[in-house]
Amino acid sequence: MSRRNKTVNYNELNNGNFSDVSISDEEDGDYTSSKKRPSPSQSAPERKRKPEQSIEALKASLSNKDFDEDDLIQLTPDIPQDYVPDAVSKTFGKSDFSYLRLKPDHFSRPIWISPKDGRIILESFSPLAEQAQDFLITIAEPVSRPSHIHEYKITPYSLYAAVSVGLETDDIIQVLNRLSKVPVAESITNFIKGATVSYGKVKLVLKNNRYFVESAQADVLQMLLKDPVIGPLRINSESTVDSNGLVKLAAPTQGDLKIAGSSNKPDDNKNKDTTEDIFASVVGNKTSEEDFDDDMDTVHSFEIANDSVEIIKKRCQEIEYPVLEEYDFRNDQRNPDLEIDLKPSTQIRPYQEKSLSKMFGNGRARSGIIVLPCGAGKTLVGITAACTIRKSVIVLCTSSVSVMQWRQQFLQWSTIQPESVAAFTSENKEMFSTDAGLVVSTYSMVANTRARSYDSQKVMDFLTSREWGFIILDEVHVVPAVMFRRVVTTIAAHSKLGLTATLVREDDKIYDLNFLIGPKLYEANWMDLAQKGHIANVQCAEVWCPMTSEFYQEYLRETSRKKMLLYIMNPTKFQACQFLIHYHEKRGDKIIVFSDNVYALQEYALKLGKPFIYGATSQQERMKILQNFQHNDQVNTIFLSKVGDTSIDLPEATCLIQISSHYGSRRQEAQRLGRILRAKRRNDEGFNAFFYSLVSKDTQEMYYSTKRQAFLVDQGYAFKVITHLNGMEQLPNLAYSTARERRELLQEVLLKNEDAAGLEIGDDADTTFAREGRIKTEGSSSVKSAGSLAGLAGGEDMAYLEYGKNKNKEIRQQRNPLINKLYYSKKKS
DNA sequence: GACCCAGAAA
DNA sequence: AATAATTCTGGGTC
Repeated sequence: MSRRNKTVNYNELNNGNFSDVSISDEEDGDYTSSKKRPSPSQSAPERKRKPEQSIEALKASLSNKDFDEDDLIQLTPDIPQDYVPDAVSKTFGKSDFSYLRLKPDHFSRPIWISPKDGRIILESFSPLAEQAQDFLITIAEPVSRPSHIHEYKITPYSLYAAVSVGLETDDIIQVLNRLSKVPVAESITNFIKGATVSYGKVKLVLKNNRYFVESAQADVLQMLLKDPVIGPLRINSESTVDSNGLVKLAAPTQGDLKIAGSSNKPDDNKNKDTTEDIFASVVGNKTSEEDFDDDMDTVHSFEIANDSVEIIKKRCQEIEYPVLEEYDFRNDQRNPDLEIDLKPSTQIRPYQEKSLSKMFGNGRARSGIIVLPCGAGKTLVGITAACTIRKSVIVLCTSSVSVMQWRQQFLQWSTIQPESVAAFTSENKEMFSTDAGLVVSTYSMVANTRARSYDSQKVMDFLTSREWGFIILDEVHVVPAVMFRRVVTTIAAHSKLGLTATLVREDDKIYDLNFLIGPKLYEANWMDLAQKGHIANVQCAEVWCPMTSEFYQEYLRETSRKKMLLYIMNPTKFQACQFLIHYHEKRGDKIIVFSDNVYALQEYALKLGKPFIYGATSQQERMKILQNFQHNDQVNTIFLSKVGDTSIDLPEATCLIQISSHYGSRRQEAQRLGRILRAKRRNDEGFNAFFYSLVSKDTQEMYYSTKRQAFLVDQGYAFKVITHLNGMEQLPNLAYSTARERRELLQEVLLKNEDAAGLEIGDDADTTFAREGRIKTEGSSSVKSAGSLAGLAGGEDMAYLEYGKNKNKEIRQQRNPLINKLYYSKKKS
């Protein structure tokens, strides 16, 4: 596309009449001609804008809350061709779609759609933004949601999710057209049609203890019946059959189903904004059922035998008509009811209710995934769903700690009887004796393929022998797909709910979840929740710590593994950490310091005299430290290794400092931030939680750090860069403030690198000498000999042993790879 | 039966 | 390119 066409828009925009135009339902018929590209004669001379000015102006206008509407309208469509904005990741790239003519009332329509790849840009400052967002989140994947402009992308998965919560192809296209500033391109409508023609059309429903293949469209079922695999599996029921051999029934509605704990009745929408009505029919609000009535009031179905379920599911997947699993739990008489309800005192929040209304939208339980930030009450969503279904339920989580937490939360929020609750872990093999009940277990316990202990086998038989109404899969993003497949196939559950905070992984295995568990039913926007006070406001900052010259010198010459240690142990970073701890302790904050690197964790914590927890810390020790952190005024800072990334629940923490982390893992970053989102004090006036990432300047850390932040930036968090901490140098007892201390630290770090050096043979000693030589030339008076170096290496090990419980294991784990590495690198050179 | 330790999985 | 931590099991000792 040529650049000059842009000016056409520019002119039209300036000449347009912007006053008082409301959204009309005009369809794109009027615009078909506009798909033609404007003739060249309309172009070049008018072009006045300099690209660099546009970029700056655009950026400025994006960061400024008081929009001048005219500016906005001029700027937004006129993104220079070579400009790839950072704020909205890779918006349209170099594609220029300015030939799409704007609708006359475009300014009151909040979205743009790229004809090329289905990307959608939402102006989040539009009055219709909230409704549009509700809709977009249902049909598209959120890509990036900073404050003013949100980006979404339509994908086959997102459309699958959309149809499975009840949207129809035409609804999607129609509403997109209503919201869009430009007519929705044919490529997009075709894409939507293509993707939705088969997805979500077929449902597998358990009703009155019989399985039915169900669809709103009789022709789809006819097609399935002609399939050589599926056709013969139909069984004839005594129900009235129509001329097509199908059973015709009224479509399910939410009807009188009340989601436990919700404040308003299903048919009560009087407190809803009237503007919402515009979209109610497509957003899946509870009021929407009447609107669907025209074509949705009947469904067709045929019955299949219980034992053909697996075959049908597999076959439907193969022919690209994946079945949606719905559980008609209210009409399930075979499985005993579970006596469970939310306690009267338990109230659920609006967004929790919203996510559940997606799940129970038609009075049945849909299987799928709900995405909520950590601390936003995922557990309560799961419990409420269980209280709505009221059948036997099984909860799977990642660690035995969360098993206990889930069990405890169930007892706390619901009326379930303790004797109906069982935990199943390696040290706790319980079964309930009531007709229906709750089992909480871990993935590794259920998915274990290796030999089982006797008790474990007995419980597994118990789990596999009965039918479960509901299975909750906690932290779905952490476990690989193969494990889920195993879980899903071994346990017969009628509906599945996946819960997660971050539906991202650095590998691509996340996509399998869509078909294994179900579509994404709901995803909350972190910023929205923060604004409404459900999770804490967080100030994020990246602190750049310059490397001291000695450390940087070593950094430049070392191999990558040692580089890492050097930039973590950078004295400036340590000082920054010390300063921040001091500063926030004085403010009355409770601080968690994260370090992935165990060595650094210990060094930092010991030097600062703070308690720390890592893998080898015993269970009692952990409890003691966590107790102190929560209740003891004297203990305001703790150091955590990766153990703290998930499932350690510390509502007291208000400040988080990260000194080392795992490469570019966005998930870890988000998870860690999640540790302070549930801060108890979040509702205090003007309360902020703090999240610091300490980064050694000019090292690899900078690169990883940016990658890690991507998820949070996409969620709308702004990272401030701090290059200098005011008053740090004046801090009393500042560590490593003398050159001598820094040299000693460097020495120690280098020593640690080679702490296996004592066992090393031959040429390694040379490098040791060489290093000492360097230190010596800088005038150190306390240089140690090669002999004492080796001795120290041993001594280092001894010191180490005091902290680790499994000393042998630790030494072995540390040494073997290291020795090998050293050995091989020596060989090469 | 209470511990500890090693090994495998992912 | 690949750390650390987790889980479970089974085998050992006292």
